[in-house]
Amino acid sequence: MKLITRNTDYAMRALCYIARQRERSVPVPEMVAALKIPRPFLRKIVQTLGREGVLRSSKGQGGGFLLALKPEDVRLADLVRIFQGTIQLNECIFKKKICPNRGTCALKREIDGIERDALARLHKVTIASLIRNGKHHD
Amino acid sequence: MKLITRNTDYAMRALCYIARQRERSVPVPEMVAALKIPRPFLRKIVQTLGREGVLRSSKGQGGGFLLALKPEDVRLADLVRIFQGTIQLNECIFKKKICPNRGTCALKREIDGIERDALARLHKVTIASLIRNGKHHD
DNA sequence: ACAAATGATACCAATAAGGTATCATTATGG
DNA sequence: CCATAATGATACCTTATTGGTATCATTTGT
Ligand code: FES
Ligand code: FES
Repeated sequence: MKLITRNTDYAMRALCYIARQRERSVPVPEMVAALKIPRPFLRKIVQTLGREGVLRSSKGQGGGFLLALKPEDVRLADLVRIFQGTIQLNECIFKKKICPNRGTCALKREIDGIERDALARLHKVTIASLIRNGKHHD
Repeated sequence: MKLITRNTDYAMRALCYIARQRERSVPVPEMVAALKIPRPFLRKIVQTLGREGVLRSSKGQGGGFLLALKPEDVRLADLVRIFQGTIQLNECIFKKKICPNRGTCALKREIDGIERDALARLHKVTIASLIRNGKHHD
């Protein structure tokens, strides 16, 4: 199983790169060259980040992307939510009906606890902490 | 994202059911009726558990499955490994070559830590703990 | 006007998840 | 010793998710 997908990973790389450029507006072609991510795929990713309010974009010559938030406010947990949806148990459906045992289910309780912990830790990882604690991806 | 898949969930249900039957050999049709899991799918799952040494099987009339281990030694972490493979980061491949930055990658360090924690918790959840701590699935 | 950028969106391919089906083998009871 | 009830092995199918591409429209600086 995979805890984070490629979307999320690439987004993290791109955001780290953008953060290191300070207030410069960074165009996609530059990121493609620096990060070796396929251009159309990276474009889709940063567009999504724009819609989600993580990046601000400007069009036209000299345009590009820059952080909409402070690096310490961009959290891995948010990226996971954006690209992978909220973490959830198998959600225990039986023929489209929601499970009637949710209240007493011991397994659900355990899994929920593990998920909460994981999310809390993902929440602590920020762009700022990554670019501080050694290099990420070149 | 999903932390455990349906395979794993169903396996857990079946194992809990079998554990509650003590030393009785439990045939698949009985589990199908009790757990409402599609027969061929459940069959595949318990066969896998047999190969993996979690269940012992006997053929012929009166045959079926029973636990090969003590309920407190059947761990959710093992089922996750069996049905979902080992947990891993995006594993950072670039054109089939293993990533050269693994040593210094801050993101990898963080994710690895989160995975280790999650695995440790999955390791603590056993069939015994589930059937003790309230009902799971009917 | 033109070039360089993003916005929106539709599409496609590969992989994984979820599920079915079939035939062979083994054991038990009558 | 045969019918029956079970598992073993394995191949197959369907759907969802992931990963990735392509196209056209719009905006903006020179
Ligand atoms: S593991 Fe390859 S750059 Fe992080
Ligand atoms: S949540 Fe439905 S039985 Fe566990």
